[in-house]
Amino acid sequence: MDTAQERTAEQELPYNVFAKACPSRGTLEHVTGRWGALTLGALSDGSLRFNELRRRVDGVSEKMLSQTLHALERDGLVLREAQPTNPPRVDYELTPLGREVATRLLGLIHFVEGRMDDVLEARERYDAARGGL
Amino acid sequence: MDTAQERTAEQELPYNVFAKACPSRGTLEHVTGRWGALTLGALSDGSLRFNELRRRVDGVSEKMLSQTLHALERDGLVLREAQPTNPPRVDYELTPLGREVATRLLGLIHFVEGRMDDVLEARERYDAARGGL
DNA sequence: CCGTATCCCTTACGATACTG
DNA sequence: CAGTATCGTAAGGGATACGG
Repeated sequence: MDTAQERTAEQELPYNVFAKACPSRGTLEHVTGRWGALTLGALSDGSLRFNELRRRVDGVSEKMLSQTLHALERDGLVLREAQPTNPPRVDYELTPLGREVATRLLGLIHFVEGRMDDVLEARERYDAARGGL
Repeated sequence: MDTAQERTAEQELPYNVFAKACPSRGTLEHVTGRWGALTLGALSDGSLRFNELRRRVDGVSEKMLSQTLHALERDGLVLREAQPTNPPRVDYELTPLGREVATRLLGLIHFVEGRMDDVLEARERYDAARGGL
């Protein structure tokens, strides 16, 4: 048996992202994926329309933004509100669950942004040690 | 000009992941990417050898694990320690910076795992509303 | 304005085989 | 054990055009 002391109060959860077949892995990918993370981050300031969102998430194509929003809506993280006006107006906003995810995500994003100098420095060291060979 | 009131006490950081050309976007992708996130998560318990890591991150191929580790090492998040023994032994562990990233990442991972029931429920509602059309 | 559909290219990825 | 090399497939993703 393994020393229970070592496993730091780990809950026996039904979902484990490290297991290949676990559905949580798919959701994590929606959340942390290239466009998913940025979309959730952008929406954390409040609701946005499709094209507003598209401008905030610099570089995303219509296709990928649409696809990303569908996945996040399906997972219950984003709410889509279409108003039957003309011209049409559609607002996207985070659900309560989505807000919790976005908060954690933004913590990570801001941390990475704040440490980019260290990262860039590490890269130079790595490249210097390897490129010189 | 934009109303300064709207921008909620936002620091003027030199790096902004929402900008297409910012290097922080690349690092975020290494960290949150499919295998990057799981690798960092697996290493947060302590150092692991290549094949131990491979078993923990269920489903990763040798190629992708190797590639992922190189990217994380280059960004200064993972430390590689090779011992010139025979057979060779190589240990991977998180750097202090890597530990901070992994902590935030695990917070997100555990949160998602803990809310998977809500996510799965949301999916059923979504599919029921759409599949029935 | 809000998307979907199509085309097409590039990258990611996995399987396998091989080297130190 | 710890990887690298090569190959083929599958998915990601951008551009454009078009529909509601």
